[in-house]
Amino acid sequence: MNISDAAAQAGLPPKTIRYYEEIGLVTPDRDPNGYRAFSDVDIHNLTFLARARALGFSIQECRALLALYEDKGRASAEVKKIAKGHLEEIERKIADLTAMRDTLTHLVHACHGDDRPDCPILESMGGRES
Amino acid sequence: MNISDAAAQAGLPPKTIRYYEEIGLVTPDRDPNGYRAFSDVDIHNLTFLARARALGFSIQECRALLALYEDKGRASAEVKKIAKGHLEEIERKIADLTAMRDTLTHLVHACHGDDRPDCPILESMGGRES
DNA sequence: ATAAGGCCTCCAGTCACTGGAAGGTCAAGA
DNA sequence: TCTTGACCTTCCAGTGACTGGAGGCCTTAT
Repeated sequence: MNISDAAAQAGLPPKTIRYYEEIGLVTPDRDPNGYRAFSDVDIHNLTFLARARALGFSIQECRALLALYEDKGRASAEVKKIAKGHLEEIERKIADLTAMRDTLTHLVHACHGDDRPDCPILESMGGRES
Repeated sequence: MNISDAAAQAGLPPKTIRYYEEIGLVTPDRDPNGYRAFSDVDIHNLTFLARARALGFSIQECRALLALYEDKGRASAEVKKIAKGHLEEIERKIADLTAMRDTLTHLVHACHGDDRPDCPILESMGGRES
């Protein structure tokens, strides 16, 4: 299977797949003409990667998960540990963003938003204190 | 004021301040010895930038906000528009992360996490369907 | 035979810094 | 006065995870 079909199957851009090969996440064979030839296993792994990335796992985490995925004797505790670590990070990000959102929502409501120059948003960012 | 004092005042690393100068967000004077000399206005602007960045505004947005901040005849509607745009982006990110969190929380709970190899987390990422 | 489209590699750019090397400057202590 | 150490400077390179584009080969259809 050529790269654009593999891309359609896995739901990833061809460029991304080439990049994944470059960093060693997939190792497709090559046809005599130099074209990448993706096997079913390659497609499966690419699909796995697409889903893991969609869940926000980093490339390094994906590398570890993929190795576990291919290791049929793995301990599920390993996987759970990675997932839990990632989950904590996601929750930190949600907390950060939620704090930003609350502050900004407050400021946006406080700003009348007309053609006058006085603006609580700018004041809060430039004022003497936070 | 030298760069490390400016950094302490604004709450930014010196490296970041040099970068901000490089991209034209601040333009401190120079002492005869070549050291950057930060005025009160510079410090004020750096503090403004630190706060805006802490609220997640991009550098481009900060550039616009800073210009409005210095424009005493600005219309607050302009500021509000930028803030609202950013707020929408934050809410999109929160929604994405929340979806990830829900999926992952579910998977983490479903995985027994011992030394056996079967694992719903990997299965969900590698299975035939999502 | 030719034209369109797919494939290849390699290089550069993104965003917002961050680290490090090599070297100039300054203030305090011996 | 000399030295030491902490500053400061510039410049270059790297981060993560791609993405865009140039230049060129290969395949397929007309």
